[in-house]
Amino acid sequence: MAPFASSKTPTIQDVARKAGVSAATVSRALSTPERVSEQTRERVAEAVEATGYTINQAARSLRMREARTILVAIPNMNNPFYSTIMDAVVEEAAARGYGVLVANRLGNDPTQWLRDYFSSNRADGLLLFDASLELGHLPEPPGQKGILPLVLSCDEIIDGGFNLVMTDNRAAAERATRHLIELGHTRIGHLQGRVVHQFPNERTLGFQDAMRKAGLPFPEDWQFPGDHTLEAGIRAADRFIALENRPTALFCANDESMIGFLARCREYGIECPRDVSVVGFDDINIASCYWPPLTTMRQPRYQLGRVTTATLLDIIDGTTNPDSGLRIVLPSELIVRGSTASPRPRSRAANA
Amino acid sequence: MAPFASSKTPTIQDVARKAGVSAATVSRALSTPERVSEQTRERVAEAVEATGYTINQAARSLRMREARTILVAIPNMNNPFYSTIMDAVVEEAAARGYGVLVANRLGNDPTQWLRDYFSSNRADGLLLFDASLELGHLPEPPGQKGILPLVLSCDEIIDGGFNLVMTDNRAAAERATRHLIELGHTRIGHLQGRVVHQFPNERTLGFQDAMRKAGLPFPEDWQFPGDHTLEAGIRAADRFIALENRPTALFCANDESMIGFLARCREYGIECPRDVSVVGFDDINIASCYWPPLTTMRQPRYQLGRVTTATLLDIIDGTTNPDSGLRIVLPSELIVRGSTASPRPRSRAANA
DNA sequence: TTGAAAGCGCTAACAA
DNA sequence: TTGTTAGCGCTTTCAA
Repeated sequence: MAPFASSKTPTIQDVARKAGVSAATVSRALSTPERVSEQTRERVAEAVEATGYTINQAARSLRMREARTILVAIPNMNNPFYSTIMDAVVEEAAARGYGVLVANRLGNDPTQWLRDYFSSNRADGLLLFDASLELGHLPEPPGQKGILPLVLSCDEIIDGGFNLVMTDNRAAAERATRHLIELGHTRIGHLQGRVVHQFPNERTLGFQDAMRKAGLPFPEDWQFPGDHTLEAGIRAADRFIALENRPTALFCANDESMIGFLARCREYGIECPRDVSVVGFDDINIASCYWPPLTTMRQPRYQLGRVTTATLLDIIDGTTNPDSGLRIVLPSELIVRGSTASPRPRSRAANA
Repeated sequence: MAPFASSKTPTIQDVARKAGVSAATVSRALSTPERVSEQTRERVAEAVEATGYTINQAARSLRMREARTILVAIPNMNNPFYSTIMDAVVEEAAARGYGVLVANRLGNDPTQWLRDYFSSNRADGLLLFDASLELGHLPEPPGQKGILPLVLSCDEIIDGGFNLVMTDNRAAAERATRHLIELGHTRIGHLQGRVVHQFPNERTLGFQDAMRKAGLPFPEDWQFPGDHTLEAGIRAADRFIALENRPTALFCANDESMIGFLARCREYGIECPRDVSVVGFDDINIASCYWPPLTTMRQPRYQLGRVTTATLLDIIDGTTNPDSGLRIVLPSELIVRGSTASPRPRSRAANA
């Protein structure tokens, strides 16, 4: 049996003929079975089975003006953080009968490819995991009828009424930093995430919250610019090492850059947590298998993928009506492992 | 300007009216401009611009019986190895005007969702990165007209005439193992990848090739079953540690399980490369930032993604005619870092 | 509860 | 070179 012989895909007409009913009835039997007699329903079911019929989505999309497909834009799936999310998105969408189309952005003007997807009826909604897109180019925020269903997920607060699903980045970053403070650190640096739109990153703000509350300074040269990559961590380590007066602890915007930082430090004989305590963000898979095992804020990645998708599909279905921008916040969790410890006595008094 | 107002998406008719030509002419102007007069072409271009027209893919798909979309099945994108490939796939497909639909498999019977995608006209071809699918359920191998365009990429040799793009797993595994032998190791274990279809994995075969050529034994209790996960590495380490007579070196089927192995060993005070040399496979991002930095076979991941995609699209286009199964093999490269060294003198004579 | 008929937006065969 | 026409496979009024 060759189930995919595209030579002669059975149509709804074929089923109708076989069942001795009209095409309309077959259509009804399949989509609204309660509006068809028991008997007919069975005959149709048999005919479907016999012919091996499956619906032609293109025809259905054309007729119903919906693609049953969502578009997902992810900055780079190279990052293990996003690949888990993607997994969850596909699973949730599939469970609700939607396909998932993956976009990579060509150029920075999203309108170009967004149009290609949406006005071309290829997708019914957009899941945007990339805050670095020029949001100014995005369509008006939802709420008014006839506008693109859209859910944003990122670590920035975006104004403008967009629907947002995010983790509690700011509070979580504060929690992570407080962990270092509670261990007795007073000289704490920060490896930043990518800064977009000139706004300070939420995680950076959380770091600053904690430092301010504790009355600790966070001088400029202890702030290391970054972009979530290994390389950013390595660069930060180079700067860190060159410092005359080094912090005893560091809060990193994510695990991957943290790993770059630690690797480079070790090359210079700076050991973690002996010489520097580091706390990261994400709890990527290998966090517990690194040396030292990474203390980090665990992000509910899988849940993030599911919730963003569910939210988007609810909007598409009309179940949720996003009159104003939705804002859903998922909690993170501090996972204490081996990369943090109290500072060594040699450092200046650790006064709370 | 609200570029996505779905209320009134302009159709080809709108453009035709605006340009003062027929719909057919607009269609031609867009798809075969050379068959239209210079003047008309310009008028159409203007009208397209003015109306903001983009093609309705659903209508086009219905008419042309092609979706301009490919389906990608990936075991789990959770694995950093696959996420890079996915990136490449999306990029290559987009460059050729194709969308990428992501499949997750529900159950192990691919026919179910394959039908849902293909006979429903949602995708024109399939990229399969998952050898663990029951290939017996797959459609007949391509070659005959009217059969599903399909390209497989995995680390198994599949018989049956499927089109295959793979890396030189067997030779690469042999190379990796030989590296250990050249360092003077004679007692070498192997952490296996997932075994499917009862066939020994290509990488396992390569390992055995090298051992046989060197006249070295590879006893059963030095073969650790695995499935590419961190956990598999951890389990292997537990068994390794319990061994009375341990190997001095290990060849791992991939980096991630290698990391699990190393992490667990360290907990028991077994240091790499002092007590055990380990070589991995893939060269994932953080390989150089682990401690010790991982010696590993680098896989041309990005290229793998591009080539598989290009091959599939060529088949769909009819550029390539896969009369018999294509077989494209990409070369891997040994990256020597810190996780391998010569065995310590205490071990029994290291005779080449 | 069912069928007939129209039409979603596009392209391709055929005519002009 | 361009226009007319038909029809891809489906859903959905409207009538029976």
